[in-house]
Amino acid sequence: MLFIRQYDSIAMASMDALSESAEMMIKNINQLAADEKRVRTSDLALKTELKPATVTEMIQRLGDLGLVDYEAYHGVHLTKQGQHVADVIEHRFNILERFMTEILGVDGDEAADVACRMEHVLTRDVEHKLTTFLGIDPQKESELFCHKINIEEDTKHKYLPLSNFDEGKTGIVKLIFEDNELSKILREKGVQPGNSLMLKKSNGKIYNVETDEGNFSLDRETASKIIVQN
Amino acid sequence: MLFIRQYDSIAMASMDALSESAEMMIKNINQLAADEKRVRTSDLALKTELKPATVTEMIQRLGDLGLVDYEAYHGVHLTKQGQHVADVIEHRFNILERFMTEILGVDGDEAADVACRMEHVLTRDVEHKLTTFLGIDPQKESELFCHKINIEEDTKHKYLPLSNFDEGKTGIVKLIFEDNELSKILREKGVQPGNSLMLKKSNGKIYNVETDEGNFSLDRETASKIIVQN
DNA sequence: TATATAATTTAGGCTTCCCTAAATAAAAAA
DNA sequence: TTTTTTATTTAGGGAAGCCTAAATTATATA
Repeated sequence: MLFIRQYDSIAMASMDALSESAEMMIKNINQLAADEKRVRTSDLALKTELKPATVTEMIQRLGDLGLVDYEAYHGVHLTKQGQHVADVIEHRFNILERFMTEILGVDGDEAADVACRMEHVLTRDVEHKLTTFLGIDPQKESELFCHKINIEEDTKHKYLPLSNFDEGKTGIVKLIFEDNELSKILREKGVQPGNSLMLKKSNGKIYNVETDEGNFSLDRETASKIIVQN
Repeated sequence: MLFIRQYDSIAMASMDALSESAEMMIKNINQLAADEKRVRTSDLALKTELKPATVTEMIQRLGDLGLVDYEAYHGVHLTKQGQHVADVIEHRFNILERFMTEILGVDGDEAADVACRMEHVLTRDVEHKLTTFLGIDPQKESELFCHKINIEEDTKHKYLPLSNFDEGKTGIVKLIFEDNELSKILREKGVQPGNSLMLKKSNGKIYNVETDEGNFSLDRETASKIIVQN
């Protein structure tokens, strides 16, 4: 069975699925294309760990397919179609890597390695469903990166009840154990999951907090019900 | 980076990773080997949709590698090593297929197709973690089949991250990812595998949850790490 | 500018995995 | 048992991806 429209774009509707090698080359061209500059054969050879002659051969093939603009002795850059392939592959990589590290708890290096092989095999539908599974709206790809960065720092972060938080620190509210009326008031004051908060001062009994909505103070019991990620 | 001991067996410690084609051939030999009988070239050709000459070439190579016992004009059967490869591949296929259909809700045909490509790329660790994720003890492979049958009778989308859950629905917590401080706190408050939970309200950012221990709210990121069975 | 050096490409070779066509062995039928 | 049919293998060819060595082009240096 063939799942057509591998790359989900009008221009690519008739495009055959590319080989893993071809997709890897496109991905690497994209990653080396800092500015508008053309990417050189030698840089690609270094990055892909292939010999320059092999790179030349590959980019010539990609040129024939209209995925890169290749000019002998003057490097390549991705065409619109090539860019689209690169974006798809990169997105698939990110989703797979995140799934493996965040959800499965696979070690970073191994997750990257496996994702790098799997990215060429994912279909659009599986990709979308994985994306949704990760709690991301598949439409908004832009979220991806910032989200990723947050997560990467995640491991160093600690989750603490606000009652154990350090003075002067800013954190993000992750969870609130509700106490009927009180949580409604907290919410109005900007203390809700996902929001930022700073513990200005505390003496162990009174917790002086600043949010986007202003300043206020809490007692210890209430503070202990607000879990903050620092 | 190389993840050695791809096939997790003493006898295969020094075995290079096989190509996708080679692994597919072994898998197909295994599936056609009903009894003790040798598998014929023509049957393999039919099943793999390759020409007989191609099959001969491949099984000769596998013979050289000691994975099949090949006798010209008299078919093949798997050696112990070959059988082991077949088992590993088949297990990986099952796990991947189940994950995609049961957890992601991917259509059966497409799931099988993608699993059939991915099975060659999975590492032992990812395989084990996925297995655990599905609620199976990786040690006891025998469970696999009966478990599979039970599941097939159930509706799709059985397992969801809380972030994708429906408002007002009650479900059972199956898994919580990331064993950090937060999940410890969640566990103490009644959010632990096996327990019941109700998603009272959510706006896509804040998730309002009720458990036996009380009410609380979570941010989206945290909710996406709690897998609930509805 | 001329020349040396570095980058790139071409040429040719190897392996894998696929093919077709021809040769050969096994099995079935007469 | 001999012949016919079927199955299998061998021979040879092609594309993709990899390589090394040699030729070529671009760039840096004198």
